[in-house]
Amino acid sequence: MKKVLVVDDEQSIVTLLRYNLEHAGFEVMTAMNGEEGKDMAIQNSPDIIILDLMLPKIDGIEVCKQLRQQKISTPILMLTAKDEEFDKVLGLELGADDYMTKPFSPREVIARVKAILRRTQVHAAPMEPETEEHDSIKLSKLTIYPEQYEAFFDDELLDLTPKEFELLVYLAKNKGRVLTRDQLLSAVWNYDFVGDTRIVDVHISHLREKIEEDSKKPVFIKTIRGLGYKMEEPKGE
Amino acid sequence: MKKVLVVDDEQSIVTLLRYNLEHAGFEVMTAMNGEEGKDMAIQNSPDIIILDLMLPKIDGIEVCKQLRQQKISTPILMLTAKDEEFDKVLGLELGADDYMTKPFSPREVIARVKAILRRTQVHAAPMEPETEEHDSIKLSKLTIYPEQYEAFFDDELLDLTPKEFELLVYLAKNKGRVLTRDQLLSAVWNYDFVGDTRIVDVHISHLREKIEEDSKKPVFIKTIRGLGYKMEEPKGE
DNA sequence: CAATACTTTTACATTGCTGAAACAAAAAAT
DNA sequence: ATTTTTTGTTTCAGCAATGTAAAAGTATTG
Repeated sequence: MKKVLVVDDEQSIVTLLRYNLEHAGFEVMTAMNGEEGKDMAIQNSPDIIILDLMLPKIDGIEVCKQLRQQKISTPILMLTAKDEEFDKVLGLELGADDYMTKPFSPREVIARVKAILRRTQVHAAPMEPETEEHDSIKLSKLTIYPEQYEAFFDDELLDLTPKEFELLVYLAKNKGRVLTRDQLLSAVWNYDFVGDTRIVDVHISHLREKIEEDSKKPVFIKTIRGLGYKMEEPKGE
Repeated sequence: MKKVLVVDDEQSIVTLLRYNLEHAGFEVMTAMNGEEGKDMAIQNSPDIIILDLMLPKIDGIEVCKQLRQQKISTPILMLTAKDEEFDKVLGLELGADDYMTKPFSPREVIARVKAILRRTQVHAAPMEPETEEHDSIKLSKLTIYPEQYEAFFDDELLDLTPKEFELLVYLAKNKGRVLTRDQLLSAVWNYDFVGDTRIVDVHISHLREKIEEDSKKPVFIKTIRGLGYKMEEPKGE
């Protein structure tokens, strides 16, 4: 199991990332300041580090620099606040492998972490930029290609908005499982979203309009009254 | 798999080159000073060496000289910071196979490395002097010859600027995949570019003007809202 | 060293997505 | 049957993302 070190001073972020990373099958350890983070990076040799730029004691830039000076090449995913003008050159000089601006959605973080691990760890079988793995999710007539941001119904390309697509992918990846509005919100929306959970309903409605033959009698996205929604493989008629 | 040795004292350059070369399917090893570089060149027998001119301990010129003295003919791609330095290289006739001034774009390096390998390695299956491999990329009416810097639409030569062409090639080589503005920037632009990612939009706009029949309804370069752009083979008419 | 071509910035127009609110409909509870 | 709760759906304002023209800044070329 891959080990992830999360270094951030905001408790909420740490909790959020821990929860989501663990669910994605990672082993998670955390540090709340730069010094601690650096030490853990050295001692526990994680497979990847998620590092906030602004940190107490030593900031993210310093941590990154110091690790690289010590020839520790653990991949680093940098977190930066939206307004912190983070230029890429600086990032590259530090040796960070990728960066990401807050606020982000958990799905996004997992995707980046996986991407970084994929490209840094696979020395034995490097891939050409051209040949990406086209993993798809199929549910009877519905086919989703998460990587390409495309979904088809009956071989016809669906015109989905980003949010609809994200929602669909998350539902599909958890097919057969009931997901509450809260779960969907915290997986698909940015973590700083404040608003009614009913927004989920609206997007579900839009999605059904586009993927269900009869949106009055949905076969893909079922409503579980009192709980939330569930994606299902439609049973043969 | 071809082995590339990168010798440069700037961490950012090493990281950048490692990342891009590995993605292009090369095995990469690195050295941060001249002495180390020379030793690795001798011991690990790489297929090609990317060598910075200015280096601590022994500079690139010396490394080059000493290797050639030892009858090591591994092809060398020299990196120079400025044009004045480059004059020195020329004058000295070190036996470097090609040179390149900083800052460069990742695409450019890969292209040079491949070019050098192509013309130095093919002893077993020699190619006729005149016949360069004309690999082309075809997408319905659009045909691109990356090597020749030419692209045709309907057998008509397109008048593209260098940046437009580079962008087109990169998009085409990754057809079907969504590329973010950041990805496009770091692949096509020089690594020291600092500016708005929206510059990509401008060039996309120009490109569409030239390759799309109706630039309001692009069939080649699709916009993936919230993400970036994607090149596609237009579906059957 | 102009002239020209190209790149980047800027500014503004345009599009279309998101989320809030309101109301309708359905299901459950009373 | 009536009320309450939950879900479905529509509408729309605000806003963020994109398209693009034109100006400004660079590089290239004859």
